[in-house]
Amino acid sequence: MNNVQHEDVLPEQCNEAILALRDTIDIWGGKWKLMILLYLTINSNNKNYFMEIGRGISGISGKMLSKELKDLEMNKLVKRVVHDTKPITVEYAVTPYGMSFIPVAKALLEWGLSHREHIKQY
Amino acid sequence: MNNVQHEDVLPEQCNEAILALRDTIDIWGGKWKLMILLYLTINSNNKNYFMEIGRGISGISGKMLSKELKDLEMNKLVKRVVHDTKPITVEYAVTPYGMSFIPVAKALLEWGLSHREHIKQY
DNA sequence: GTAACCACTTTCTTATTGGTAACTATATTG
DNA sequence: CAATATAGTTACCAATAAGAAAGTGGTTAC
Repeated sequence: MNNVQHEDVLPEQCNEAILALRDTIDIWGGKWKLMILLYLTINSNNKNYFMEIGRGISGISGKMLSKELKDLEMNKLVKRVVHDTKPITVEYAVTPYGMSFIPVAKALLEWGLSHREHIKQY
Repeated sequence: MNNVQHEDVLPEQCNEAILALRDTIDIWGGKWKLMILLYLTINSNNKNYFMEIGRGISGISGKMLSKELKDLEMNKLVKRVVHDTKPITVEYAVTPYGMSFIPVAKALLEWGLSHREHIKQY
């Protein structure tokens, strides 16, 4: 099979669904964005400074943290607040809009947890 | 900042959460798996043959469809049934276990839909 | 004045993903 | 016997994602 001709077999509703799914993937996809949301959410009682987040998320590089935070900020999911301290510190926090994704992230996480249980029993 | 030393700032529960999230991403990540789940779910009244799925999902190549279906089958999320017809046909269907992800996929989809509404109003 | 800390950015390189097109194998149709 | 259909596989290539390392610019501590 080479690239298949698409002849709108599916209802309009389905194309919309596909686009919506892709949007979500575009916004939250990649290796680190969900981890950052998780970290920021769990540590929301503390101030989340750039270096702190980097230390908290095992394996992430400065470049990726910077890039992913910028992407999230662009989509208004995270807000960036610069504090005029001695060496400046920059705080990141999940916006109310970003929080609208938390139940979805939780669902993903919980499916992962139950999957781990599932494969333990073969 | 170069690669940060990780000094378990987060509770054990959080590491588990991160692993679970990563599992889910590993299993359902990539460009096509969620689309395939969606397609198979919506069209579950019909028999889903290989070529049909290819025609139904706009833009997917035979190689990717084959690969993604194989991955999903390996994780017992989709089952593959060969029918001994004139030219053989192969039917794919979401397993009950695969169906356990449908509510999660729906949540992703619905967030995407509401996000489309959200950005329409700036 | 040099070392250290914060918050990045830049450059270079590697790894992963995904796409195109051709090919295999079997079977039917005209 | 050539064309078409099903269900893939294989080889090659381009694009993207991600990692490693070094550098920037400002401030402060010793």
